Amino acid sequence: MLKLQNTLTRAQEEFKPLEGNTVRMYACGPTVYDYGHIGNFRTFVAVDVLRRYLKYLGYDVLHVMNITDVEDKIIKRMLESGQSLEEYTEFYTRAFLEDIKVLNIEQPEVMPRATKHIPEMIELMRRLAETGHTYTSDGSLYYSIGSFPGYGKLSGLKLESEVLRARIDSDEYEKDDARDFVLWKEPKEPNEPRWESPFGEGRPGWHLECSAMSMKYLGETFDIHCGGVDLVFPHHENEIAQSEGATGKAFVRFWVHAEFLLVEGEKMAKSKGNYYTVRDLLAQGYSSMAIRYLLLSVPYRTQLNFKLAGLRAAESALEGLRNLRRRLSEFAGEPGSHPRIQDALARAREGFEAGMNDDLNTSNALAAIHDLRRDVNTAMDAGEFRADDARATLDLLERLNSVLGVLVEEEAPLDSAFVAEIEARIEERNAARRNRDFSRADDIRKELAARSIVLEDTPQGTKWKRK
RNA sequence: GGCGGCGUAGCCAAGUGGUAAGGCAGAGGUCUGCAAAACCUUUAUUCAUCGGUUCGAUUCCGAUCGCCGCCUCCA
Repeated sequence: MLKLQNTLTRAQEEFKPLEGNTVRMYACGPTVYDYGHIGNFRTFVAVDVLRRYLKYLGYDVLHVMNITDVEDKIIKRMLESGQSLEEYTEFYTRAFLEDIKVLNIEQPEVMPRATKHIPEMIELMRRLAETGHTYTSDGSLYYSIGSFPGYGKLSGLKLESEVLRARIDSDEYEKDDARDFVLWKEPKEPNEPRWESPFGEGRPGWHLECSAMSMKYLGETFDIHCGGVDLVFPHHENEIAQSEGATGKAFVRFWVHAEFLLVEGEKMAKSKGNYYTVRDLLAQGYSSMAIRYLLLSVPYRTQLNFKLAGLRAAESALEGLRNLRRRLSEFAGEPGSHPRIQDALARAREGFEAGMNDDLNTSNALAAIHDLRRDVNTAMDAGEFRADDARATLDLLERLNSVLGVLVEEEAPLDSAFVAEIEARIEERNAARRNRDFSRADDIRKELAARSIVLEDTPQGTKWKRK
């Protein structure tokens, strides 16, 4: 039974979908003004692990992730670039899709763009206006927080605090209350993007789009809403105010928030020089799967200390898992199985599921897999391992990896002439070894190593792989 | 100032009121012509510090120190 920590109730609760077998979930997606950084992807990987585990448990998943393609930062940069809004955002949307692909993040079923859902947003504003939650000021439409009694229930912020009170007086905006937020913004510059609406020409506020698009695709009440912790206030608080204000129904059952990532113990910031995009790391030679492994190796509710040394450690840990899989797939032995392996497989599956069920404790899930790795390697070394064991282990590994997604074939297929050449060199080396000409054999091994070919002499002959 | 989280071996970290998972790195060993891979052994009498509760605390409570986050755009 999967338990998730619910930000709304501040408790771990058993998860079951509201209706039938389908989990309807929404995750706040990227604002496409630049390349995403690893902090963004920590959250997206966490959400991906959640959706994959829900599928592992047998649920169908309807997962919506928005693309914010109109917003202040985008507009500023778009105007600087001289491109149209669409050209500008299309570029970074594509970059985002490429990044999630290399990180083996599954594409959500629906990825709606804000600019394609203006009518839905207008409709939501209309409902809010009808129910007395809005007012117009200085050409823009605002949401009146005072009209929604539940405001603050997600973040637990005390809105009467001195600080917020003090700010009201000095506020430059024409708002009734400094805590109110904008639903529809009047254009300030002549070439800002704008749409017609009953509230005048303008563009949507950021909070509005998520309420409008999530309810369009998932209904007025749905199962899970995910995002980074920094979105709890004000973004998600405002979504609740908008959606529940308009519908009078509970908006979301489970609020799931991923913690921040630190880099070398500090907040990631461009000014600190510790700011990494996925592309930066790939360019430095780190593998995308090591990035994914590191991002999910710590439970999503815990701050993760991202270090380059950690990336190298992740690379080594993954290598061990890949070696195991390779060894299993090459295993040729008698049919049959050993009880010892059956036990190890059962333990691994139970350990993995116990970890995942505990609010997606990926650290413990991973520990179960590494225990399995050791148990199976030990049994194979001891010769207490048979063909059915290999198949069963491979099956389990594949099943667990359907959740973690860290074992993928990254290599492009090798050119057959290249393969033939490598194999010829290996045969030369083996001839030298048979003649006990070890210095020649070692020279060949070194030469191949220089070409990133690693050799392994085993009782079944010499094996090789690309490093 | 308000609210919340964290501080566990060289590094990343899990965890529980009853005596410290897992990964990486290091050391020694088995195997190997040597390697590689794999395996074995080893690395925290101790879980920031100081008190308290308890038969017993890393785990509960309080204080102190340090770090991080939200309260403003932000994953």
